[in-house]
Amino acid sequence: MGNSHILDGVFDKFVNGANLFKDREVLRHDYLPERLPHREEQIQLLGQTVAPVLRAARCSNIFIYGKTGTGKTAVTKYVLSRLESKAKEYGAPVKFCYVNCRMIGSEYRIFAALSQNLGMTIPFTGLSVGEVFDRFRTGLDSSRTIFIVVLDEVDALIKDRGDSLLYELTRINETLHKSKVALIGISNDLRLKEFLDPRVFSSLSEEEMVFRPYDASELHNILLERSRLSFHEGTLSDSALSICSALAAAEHGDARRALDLLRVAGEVAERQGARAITEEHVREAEKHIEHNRVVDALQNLTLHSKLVLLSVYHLNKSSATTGEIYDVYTELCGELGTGLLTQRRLGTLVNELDAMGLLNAKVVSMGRYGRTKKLRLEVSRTLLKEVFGNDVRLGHMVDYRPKALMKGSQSGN
DNA sequence: TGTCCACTGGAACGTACGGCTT
DNA sequence: AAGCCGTACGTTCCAGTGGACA
Repeated sequence: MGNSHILDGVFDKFVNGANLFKDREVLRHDYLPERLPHREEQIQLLGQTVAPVLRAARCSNIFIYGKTGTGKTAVTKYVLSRLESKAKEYGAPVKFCYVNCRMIGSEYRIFAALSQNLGMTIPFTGLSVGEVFDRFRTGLDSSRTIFIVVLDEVDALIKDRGDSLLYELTRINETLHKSKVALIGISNDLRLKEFLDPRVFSSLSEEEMVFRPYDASELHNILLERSRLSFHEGTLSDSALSICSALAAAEHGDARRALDLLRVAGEVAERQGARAITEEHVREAEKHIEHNRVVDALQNLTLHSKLVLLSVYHLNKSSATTGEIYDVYTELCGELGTGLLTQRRLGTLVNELDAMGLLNAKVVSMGRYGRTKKLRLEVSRTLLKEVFGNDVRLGHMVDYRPKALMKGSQSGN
């Protein structure tokens, strides 16, 4: 209670201070704008491909490629939602369902999501995949619709589950009498073809579309358009806008990144009570985003993944080998009283950490002396110390000196 | 030239869990 | 209640391997 005056300041500043944002929502990546600059071609092409649906004919399956933030999802949603309302106008029985495979994650849940979109209820778990698929099919058939299924980030699905779901879906029309299914697959990975059964691939990509990355000037236009909706007039300097687009263009033309940068820059500026967003705010935003990403990743690791990182931290060499890490890790587990995982398991954890960019792992051969992975921290030692130091379980392990490090610093044994 | 180290990473399998159907 | 089911997380087993050294 007695502290409320501290907060008063914060709140007052927020209410009375510089208010740069008109509408923050516009900068979120799930916001679907009225216009999608530089994607007119793709919109038209997708529209044409999908249009037969309005005359109750099935449209071709479509495969869409492109890196993150190139507008694949936005264009697809944009076209389909318009198609749906057009269909309503004409009384055509068209429905679409958007599924993000990385978020949904498994075949079971994808079929469940599709079914729910048709108004069925499917339990969380308990049924076999086959059962869910059957329910989906019969439910779909009796609904008498043309069902357009959008599978975003299909690569995530295929890489670790195989392509049986896609196979089922591409063949489902053969068993449907009153309904039809059209598929739109969206992938960030251009090499997806290689993972796919050729039969599935050929039927999935009756039409193909490629989304090129935006260049800096295109990003500039996109940001300009969005910033008019999101910020009050005169609060965004031109140089700030340019640097946002330049930074994002350098990173494979990712519009999502550009929008993030702009939003965070706005927040930074607002917090500082600035009256306009400057280049400096954008640079700060960039650091801020990266910092948050890493801290977030570190905090959410499992105990053993954290211990792996901590082992690398303690070894404190330019490059540590798997064996050395395992020794330190074993000791840390002992000290903590935790059961320890096998070296094999540690290997996969290391690979995951590598994929997250927290660790750098490289397989090297040392000839006579075997073959192993060289590991290096990709996180600053201070940051790691800070984050893990606040961890309830790990706090005191940060300063612990493993005995494994005491004996010969050379390879002597 | 072949040997052989210290692992890597695939595959199959085990266990615990929450939750369904019948 | 019994019997399944999918998922997450781990283990066991093992064939495979790049290259320094003899």
